[in-house]
Amino acid sequence: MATETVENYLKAIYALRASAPSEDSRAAIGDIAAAVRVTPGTATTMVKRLAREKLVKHQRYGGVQLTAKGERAALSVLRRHRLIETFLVRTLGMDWSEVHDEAEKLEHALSDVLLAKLDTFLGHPAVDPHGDPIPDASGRLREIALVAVARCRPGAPLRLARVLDQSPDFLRFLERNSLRIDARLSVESAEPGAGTITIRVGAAPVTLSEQAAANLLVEPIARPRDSR
Amino acid sequence: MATETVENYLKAIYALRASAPSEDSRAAIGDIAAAVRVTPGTATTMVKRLAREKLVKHQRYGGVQLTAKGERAALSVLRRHRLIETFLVRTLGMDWSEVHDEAEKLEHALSDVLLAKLDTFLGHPAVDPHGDPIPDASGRLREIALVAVARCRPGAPLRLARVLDQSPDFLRFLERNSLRIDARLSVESAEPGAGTITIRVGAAPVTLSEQAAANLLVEPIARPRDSR
DNA sequence: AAAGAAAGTTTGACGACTCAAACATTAGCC
DNA sequence: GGCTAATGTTTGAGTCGTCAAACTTTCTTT
Repeated sequence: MATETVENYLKAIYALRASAPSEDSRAAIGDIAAAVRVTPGTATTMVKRLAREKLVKHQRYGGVQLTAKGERAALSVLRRHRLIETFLVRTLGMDWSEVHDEAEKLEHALSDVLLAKLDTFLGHPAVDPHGDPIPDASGRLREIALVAVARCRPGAPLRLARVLDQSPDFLRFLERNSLRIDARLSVESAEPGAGTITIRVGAAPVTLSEQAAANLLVEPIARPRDSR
Repeated sequence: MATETVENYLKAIYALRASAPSEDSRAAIGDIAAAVRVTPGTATTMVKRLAREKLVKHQRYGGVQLTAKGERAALSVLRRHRLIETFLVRTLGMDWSEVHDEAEKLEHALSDVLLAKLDTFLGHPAVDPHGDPIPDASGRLREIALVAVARCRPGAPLRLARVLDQSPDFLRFLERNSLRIDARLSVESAEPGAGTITIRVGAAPVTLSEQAAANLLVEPIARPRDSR
C-alpha cells in the first residue's frame, strides 16, 4: 500500500473531517500540518502528492477533502490502529493511556493476513478500548448514536460508552476514578456557575469540568441493575 | 534507536558472522549487499555510515565486523524478531512458514515496554518456533549444543530441536511430515550412494537429502517414551 | 609476475520527505 | 473598501537511502 507517511496524512485528514461539525467540510492545511507535526509548507507539498495519487481533492487556498479512495485507505489505517489498541489492552494488559503511540508505530507494519488473524483472535471487537468503533474488514464504520454525559438529566442510569479526549492525563484521571468503558454511572448534579458537573460512579462522586464531561459519551441503560 | 535500515544491516552482518566457520571472520560487503538486497555500492556507502556511528569496524577492501555496540543492537533486533515469530505462531496460530516476513516488518516497530509485556505474556520463551534461541532482555544469547540429524547413529531416540533452513518450502515439507520442534524421531538408515537419509517420525519414514538433513538439529533423549 | 576476473569503492544522480524563508492569497476589521 | 493578520504556497536546500556505471584494489590463474 501507500507509504507510512502517506497513511499518516490520510489518517489526519480523516480525523479532522470526522471531528468537524458540518458535512462537506474541507480540512485546512494548517490543521493537517499540525496533526502530522510538520511545517505548513511541507503539508502543502505532501497534499499535492496525495492529490496526484487521487487520494484527496485539493484546491489552491481552498482546503483538502478525501476522495473515496483516500477514505478507504484512511479507514484501513484506522482499523489497524484500533485493533492493535484493543490487543494491547485486552491481551497484553497495557494501560489505555499508553497504547496510542505504540499503535501509531505498529499500524503501518501489519499485513492483511496478520490483521485478519488478530481480528479473529480478539473475537471481532466492535469498539476499541476507548470506545471508538473499529471499521470492519470491508472498511465500514458503524457509529452508534451516543450522547455527552453533560447533556443527561440527573439520576438516569448510564453506561460509559466512549471517551473522546484520549490524552494520557485525562485517561489516567478516568482510570483512577473507575471510569472505564462500560462503567455504570449517573449524573448527580450540575453547577453551571462553576462550570462543573458531578457524576456518580458506583458509590463515589466525581466532579469534572463541563469541557471534560463533553468528552465522555454515554448510553442510557434500560434497567439500572441489570448485568448483560 | 537506529533507523530501520540500519537495524537491517546490523542484523545481516550479525547473521553472516554467526553462520561463518571461523571466529574472527569479517563479513564481506557483497554478502551484506545480497542479504539486504541492495547493490554493493549502496552497501559500501551504508557500511561507512555504520562505521561513523561506531556500530561496525570497516577497513577499505577489508571486510566488516560488528563492534560491541553493533552486536548489542543486532541482538536486540534478533530478540524482537524471534519473540514476534513466537507470538505469531503460538498465539495467533500462524504457520511457521509464513511468519518470517511478518516479523521482519514488525521487529522495527516495537517499543521496549511492549516487548517486555509480550515476553511476559509468552512466558519468557527460550526458543522461537524454528528452535532458534531468543536473546534475553539484556541481550545474552544462549546457544545450546545440538547435532545435525545426519550425524546421528541409527536407532537412537532424538528430539527435533532446531531447523536451520527456514525457507517456506522446506518448512512446509517438514510440517507435512509432522516434523515440528520437539517431535520425536530416530535415524533409520543412510544411503550415502544416493545421498539420502531416512528417518522415522512416529510410525512414518521420511527420506531427505543429506543437505536437507544437515539443517535439522536434534538432541538425544535419555529415555524414549518419557514425556517431560 | 602479468593478465584477467572478482570484489569493493566512488561518483553523480534521483525520489521521498523535510525545513526555512520569501512570496501570494484570503479574511477580518475599522 | 482598503489594510493588516492569518493562512497557504513556492523555492532552494538538506538528509536518507538507493542505483548505475566508472573506477580501484585484491585475488586467481597460468
